[in-house]
Amino acid sequence: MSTITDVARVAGVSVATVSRALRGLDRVSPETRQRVLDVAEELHYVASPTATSLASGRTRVVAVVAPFLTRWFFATLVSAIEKELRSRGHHAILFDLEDDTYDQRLPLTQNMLWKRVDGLITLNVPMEPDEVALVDRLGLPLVAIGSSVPGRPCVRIDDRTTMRTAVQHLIDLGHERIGYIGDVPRNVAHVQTPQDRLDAFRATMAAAGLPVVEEWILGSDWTAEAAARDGAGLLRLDPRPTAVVAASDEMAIGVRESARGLGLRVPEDFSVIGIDDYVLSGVLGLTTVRQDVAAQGRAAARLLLAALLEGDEGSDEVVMPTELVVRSSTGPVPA
Amino acid sequence: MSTITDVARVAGVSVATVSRALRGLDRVSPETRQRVLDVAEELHYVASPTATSLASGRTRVVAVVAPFLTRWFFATLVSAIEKELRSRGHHAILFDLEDDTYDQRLPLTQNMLWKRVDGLITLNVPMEPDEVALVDRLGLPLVAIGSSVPGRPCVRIDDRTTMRTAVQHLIDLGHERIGYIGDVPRNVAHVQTPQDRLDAFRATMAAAGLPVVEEWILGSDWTAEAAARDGAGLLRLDPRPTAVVAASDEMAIGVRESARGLGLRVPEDFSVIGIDDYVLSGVLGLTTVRQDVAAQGRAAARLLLAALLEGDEGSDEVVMPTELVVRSSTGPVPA
DNA sequence: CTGAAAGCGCTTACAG
DNA sequence: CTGAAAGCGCTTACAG
Repeated sequence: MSTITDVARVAGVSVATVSRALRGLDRVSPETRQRVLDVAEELHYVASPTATSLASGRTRVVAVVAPFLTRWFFATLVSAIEKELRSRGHHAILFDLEDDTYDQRLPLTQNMLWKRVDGLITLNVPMEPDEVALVDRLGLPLVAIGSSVPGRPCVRIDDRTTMRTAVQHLIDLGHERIGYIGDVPRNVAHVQTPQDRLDAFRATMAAAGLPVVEEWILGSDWTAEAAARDGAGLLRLDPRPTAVVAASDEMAIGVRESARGLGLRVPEDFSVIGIDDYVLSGVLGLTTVRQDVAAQGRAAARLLLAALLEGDEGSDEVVMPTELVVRSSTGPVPA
Repeated sequence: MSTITDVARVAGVSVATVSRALRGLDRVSPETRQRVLDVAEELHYVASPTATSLASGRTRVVAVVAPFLTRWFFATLVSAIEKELRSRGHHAILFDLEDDTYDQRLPLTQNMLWKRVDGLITLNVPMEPDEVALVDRLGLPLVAIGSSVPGRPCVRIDDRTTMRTAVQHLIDLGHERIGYIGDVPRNVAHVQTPQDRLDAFRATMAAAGLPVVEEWILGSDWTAEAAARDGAGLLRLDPRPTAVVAASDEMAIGVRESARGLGLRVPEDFSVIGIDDYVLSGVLGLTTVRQDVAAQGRAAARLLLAALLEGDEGSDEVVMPTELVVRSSTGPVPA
């Protein structure tokens, strides 16, 4: 493969001129520029990103940091981010912080970031104080999605409003005995989303003058499996709720399956609503409050690119709207 | 942040010695090595990957190339690969080749690879001849998952055997009128997996002396939505199949929903089986032929790392086993 | 066992 | 408008 020196030699100019011509910098005569471009094309010249990075101090690489990669929400974000970055000449390097345990995760280290990336996007990862300090020390711009990082821009939905919409939908259908699934996991108490959603559930119930039954509030690890298992326990209680709000569609799907397994008809005997509009929710007829996950990824990538390319280091919050999507998993309270 | 020069100065040795000591090379006295390590730690020294790459010619970065990122199969692979790479000091850079159209995809370019990665893993992407030539020219090791690349190692399942297992399960249950969903998409006729699975469907039916009804073979774009829509059409035919084999679980889920939508009981009136053991298949009670997707990702990463670190450039095929998992979406043929 | 020096392939002031 | 030269921060023969 040819280097900038080859191009310079063939074009009969210096490497400095090749560098300027190829990057479209000013102060190169049109004829010279054209000659350089022609030669570069002819030699299939592509600048070595590693040399460019060393010389310029910029890598054009962004770290995408996620607590899991396999779940729909995160995979959808990663895909949207990667495309947006690439359209502006940047690349995504991945850090999956998933550990073998549910409540633990790998820490962000200097090793992952230093001279490797120009900035980072965190996907719903609550940052530890020393991680925040590390990113500050390295002077890297950061955009958060979901779980916000102090002093940094954040793209998210309004978890409280979203949950209120879900609960209100059930209340509007006449339900009074409403259960909840998606309690805050014990050892990740610093995660904001589960906390906000549960708070909003309680607040909405209180505002409607409805009691919250503590034993109808379930934990589960935010997977459909756990929700199906826990949901079966919930629905065997007497009395049992006539409806359940799940903090995610995947959990809602699990609960609905457990209801069916117990012979309950959905929505005639039992209603369930989730949050997300998961990829299968339409096909499965799940009522949900939709969020546009890909749009959040694109917005975050654009914010980071603005910081990288234009030096626009805002600390704005971008709050994306959510909307109720009524399908067939919810219905009027049974008589 | 400190550089190798800082460490050398504080430790009172040359940068060459620091470099050797830190990388654990031979011919450094134990005392010198320890002093260097101490100083490096004290200064929070981390070698600049960009400088290391330029000097050594290796980036320790691997391109992970996928046709989509949001679908479960690919997200699961990416997650497994990223972890395996990181455990050996490598990183994953992502290339999502998804275009806006289903039958097109972005091409792999020199720009993505040259001096940017040490090798690549392709996730079920059928490579064009000029892409293969590019990778050859750049001298990059490559490991394929799923769709194989000539002369390169490949990790996959045996699509024919897997499909045969699925079809045979239905035949064993007494079904004779069996439909198929997951025909080969028109403009991606070079994709091997759909082709192999459909071939195996036909062969297995033939071997059992059963007719294949051409209008019971559906295309669909391998999403649950399309399968639900197409499945509804299929099940309105008269006569209609008593069972359907879907080439993926996501499609099987779609077909099952369309059956339920038409008032058919599953599995009493209608059976459906998929392939994958998708993340929700357990909860949804879908009968399937399971493949271990994460294991395929790990195996591919290990093969690539062997090529990178030990120079073991095999061209082995690794064929992973699959297994029938009977759940509640299949049952005996209705009387 | 250790160091001086060249080299990796660019970018970026500085001159002219 | 263009070039010579320093510099980015490492690794790697080559000497000793």
